[in-house]
This record gives sequence, C-alpha cells and structure tokens, in this order.
Amino acid sequence: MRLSRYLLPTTRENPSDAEIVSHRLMIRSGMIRKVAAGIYDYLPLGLRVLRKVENIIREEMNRAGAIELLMPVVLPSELWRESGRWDLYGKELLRFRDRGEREFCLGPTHEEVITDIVRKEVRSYRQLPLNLYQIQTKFRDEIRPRFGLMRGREFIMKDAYSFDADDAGADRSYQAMFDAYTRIFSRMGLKFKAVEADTGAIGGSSSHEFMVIAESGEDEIVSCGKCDYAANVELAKVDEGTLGKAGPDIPAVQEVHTPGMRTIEEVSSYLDATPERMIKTLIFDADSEKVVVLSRGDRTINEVKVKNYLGADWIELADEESVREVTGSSAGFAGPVGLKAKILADRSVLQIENGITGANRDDYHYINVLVGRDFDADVYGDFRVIESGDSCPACYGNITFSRGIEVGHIFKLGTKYSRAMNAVYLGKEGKEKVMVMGCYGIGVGRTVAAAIEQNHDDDGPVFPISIAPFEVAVVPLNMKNEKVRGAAETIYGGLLSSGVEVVIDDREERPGIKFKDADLIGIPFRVVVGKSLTKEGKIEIRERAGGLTTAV
RNA sequence: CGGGACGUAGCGCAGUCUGGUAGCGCACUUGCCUUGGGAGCAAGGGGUCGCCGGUUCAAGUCCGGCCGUCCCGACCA
Repeated sequence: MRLSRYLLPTTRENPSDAEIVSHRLMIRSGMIRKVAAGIYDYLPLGLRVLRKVENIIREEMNRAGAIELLMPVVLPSELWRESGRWDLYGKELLRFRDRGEREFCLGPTHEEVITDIVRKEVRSYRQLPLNLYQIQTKFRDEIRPRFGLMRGREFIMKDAYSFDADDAGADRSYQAMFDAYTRIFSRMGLKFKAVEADTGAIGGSSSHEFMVIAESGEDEIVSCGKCDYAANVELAKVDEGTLGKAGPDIPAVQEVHTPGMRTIEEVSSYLDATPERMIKTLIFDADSEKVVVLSRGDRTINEVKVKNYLGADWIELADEESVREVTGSSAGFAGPVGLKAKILADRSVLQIENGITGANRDDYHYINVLVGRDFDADVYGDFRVIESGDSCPACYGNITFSRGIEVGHIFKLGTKYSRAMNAVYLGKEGKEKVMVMGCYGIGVGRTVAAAIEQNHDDDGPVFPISIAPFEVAVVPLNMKNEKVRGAAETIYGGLLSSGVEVVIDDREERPGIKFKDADLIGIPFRVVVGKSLTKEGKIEIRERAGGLTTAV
C-alpha cells in the first residue's frame, strides 16, 4: 500500500471530545470517526486492525469446533416475546415498526434467533453438540455511550451459542470456549484475567468475564494472591469471618433528635459515633415489590447480590415517594426497628453490638439498637460489596483490586432459552429432551480499544504484530533523491512479493511527519531509507516497541 | 433520567460579559526553499457562527424554545 494513495487522516491535535487514550489515538491515527453518539465509521486503517482481531477470533473459534453463520441485525418482536425479553430488556432494545406496523428491534444479542434456528433444524442427539457463531454488528441503545469504541451503541461482536444434550456436555462446551478465549487474547499479546461474573440480562447459572487489565477499565475486579480466585467486585463473595456477639447489657432503644442529619457521615459525627455502629437502611424497588436492605454503616450494599437473591428481573433504589410509603419518613431516617416490610440484612449487621439507625420519623434516630432484640431480618446473608481488608472468600488469602476492560464474557445458560422456546431433541431412548445452552461473546472493537489502552506510548499505539494494521513501513526520507526513492521502492516491492504486509510512505512530506505518522499508526517495524544510504549504503530497521534500531 | 459543561472553517481554539458586517494556529491550494522527529517565506481557497423564533437601525454576541455532543452519577454485555 502506498500512503500517497491511502486515506490516512492523522491529526496532530487531540479531539476535544475524547477522554481516554485509546479513543484519542484511534481518532488521531485516522482509525475511526464519530458519526453520532456511540456510532462510528471504521476508516481503512481501523478496519484493518478490526479484521486482524476478527481473524484471530475466527481461527480459534473454528479450531475449537464452532461453525460460523450470519444472522440478521433486524429482528422480529415475536421471537423476543417468546423468551419474555421483549418486555424485560428495556430501553436498550431499539424498537421500531415497518410499513405494515409490525414490530422489530435491532439485535443487541441473538439467543432468540439462534434458538429459533436450532429448534427448527436440529432433531436428534446425533446432531449435538453444536456450537454456532457469527461476527456481526450489534446495536444496544446505551444510556451513556462513551470512550469511543469502548462503549458504543453500534458495535461489532463475535457471539457464539452452544447446544448440548446434557449438563455435562454443556460444561465441556463451556470449557472449550474458555480455552479458546484464552488463546485468542494471548495471541493478541494482551494481559488479561478471567473472572467470575454476574450474568445480568443474558441470564443463566454462571459466567466468566475476560478482563484486559487497564487503569481506564470500567470494571473493578478482585483477585487472590494465594489461590486462583478472581471475580468482578459486583459479584465477589464476602466471607464475614467470625461474627460479633450481641452484648448482654445494652440499654433499651432510645429515640434521639437528629435534625436534618441524613447521611451516615452526618449522623455518626453528630452523635459522636463511628460509622461502624450505624445500621445502613436502604429501600429498593425490585420488580413490583419493595425490599429493605441493611448493612453496617461503613459497608456498601451490593445491588447485584440483592437482585440475584430475590431472583428479580430489575432492581433500583426506591425514590423518595416509595421510601415514605415504606417507612413513613423521608430518606435518611429509615431504620429496621418496627418496620413492616421484607428485610434483607447483610451479615455485617450482626457485628453491631450497640447500633444507631433511623427512627422512621423525620429528624429522629434510634440509639442502643440490638439485632434480634429490637428487630429481626427475614434473612441474614451476603449482600455487600467486597472491600480492601476483606479476605479471599475461597482461601482466606490476601486480596488485591485492579481495573479491567471486559472484552469477553461466557455464560452457562442452562435451559433458560431452550425451555422458553421449546428447543428440544430426541434422545437415544427416543424421549424428547430440552437442549442445554451456553453463549459466548467478544466485543471486537472494544478489544482493539483495550489493546491500545494496554500498549501505547506518547507517540501512539504499540500494536503486537498479530493485530497491527501493517507489519512494516518503508520510509524514504527524501522523495526527490532518486537513489533513496529507488532503494525504498525496491525494498517495498521485495517485501510485497514475499507476502509481508507493507506500506511505503511515498508522500512528499518531511522526515518528521513520516516518523510521527508511522509511530501514530503503530506499525511494528520501520525501514528507514535516508542519509545513511547515500553516505554508507545502509538502511535502518527500527522496532516500534522498544525502539531498537539496526543498520543493515 | 439527575447534575455540570460545550456547540464559531476539516481539527484545536479566541471573539459572546460590554451588540456595529468574523479571527488565530494547524491542515488544504500555488510558488520558492528545505529534507533524520510534526521546518521557513510569500500568495490564496474555505464560515447558513448548531437550528427556529424574538428584541434591536443592527445579533456570533441579548431573550425564549429546540437539537446535538462531552463529563460525573444512576444504569448497563
């Protein structure tokens, strides 16, 4: 490829709307351009990197026995109604009608469609297991798209779906994908970690996220230094250790005046107590029911755990009106004493020997509150977020926290979709059985962004050769010098005919611009033809990563 | 959706407070010069100042409405 004939709109300035490195560099290097919020053009250079990533994914999926197909982007509402997700998926599902007023949506994921295919085309246990995948454009109408390709609304995703005769088979399929993902991200030169994760809107029994370790990651993960436990903090189990015992001689509950004191900090400092003595009381709307959740004042309640415990489809912190409905007071004065509601208590509450909590009356709190004596929860369990200071829930080792970018997510779906949509097969014994499913996604564009987040310097991305847009850049420094130009053309032609992905920067630009651009687009090797050729008959080969230069 | 900010040439910005016929840097075109880390000189081209309405002799600037974009939060694969 000749840069003089290529579309490579590099910029010197950072775009004003890009916050993180990968977004800035993808714009500056001319890989992508924004069309609308969360919607991007892939310019030629960006597309080349995208294709590299896709091809690695494709090779490893095929190697793992998965089969590629392609499903539509526009999906009829009927299939989504069958699974129940037409009503549950919410505003992220972009819906519209065709000229005949039939309802459609843009596909955010394809469990329904693939299950429809398989239930129609697969009849016998002899056809199982089956793993089908596609690499295709998805649309999710995100509340807040951000960071370029990191969280777009339209994005390219590899999604695979496995169908097995039984749980044991499904476990094997899951493990095969786990291994394939490990190979995929390794081949891209990424530092990553597979962590236990919540299944969210996709559902199913368990899942792992593949996290590329990077400070700019939107997810926080916890991992153990001693064993191989690693999990997303939104799901990581908390082992509370030894629980405190109620003190025997706590005086009776007493109401105290706390005018305008709503937060843990305000109340604890007003009453000269530590936050550890507060009983934090939050009201949630979960599906159509209202639930009270308690934790120690210094702990953070984990909505995901509450939601999963309740088996709810959605959950949110109750608004002022709902809080008053449940407690009779405004937010900030809620407490479990005397409350008639479903109460879930994190076990950290059991450690409080002499508690302080809201009195369910504006401007009043209770002191001397004792669990079991003054109130009792319906259940005591793990409802809080893991924090530094907690120990590993698997081995009690020390845990560390880091941030990650979720580039892949694999799920054991069980029979959630196959049962709802009647995807059955005839077993050996001639009996009809429900297929057991798994699904496996990789965000292709996000993986490119993650690779840049993890590997870059001040001048641009440092791509590993496996995903670089080109392998070699031949850079003649003076296009007017016939000798320089001729040698560069010879090298370019030679590399080209031996199958190397090579560009020649044959633009009439000065050396500085050519060097900066070569670095900015992240080409792993640069062949410089300049003065050293005319003076010593040498060219230079320079590695983008590390900057090692060799004269040849 | 709550909070905050922004919208002026392809990009980055000034001008808006205090109304008077739109400017700077980069990029682009032409010429000269230069060729080892985003050179220099000269001459050019490029703008419905986000949109609609209002106030005014006069609106990029003041007022109202709308749209778009970004950040924080909530939410989310």
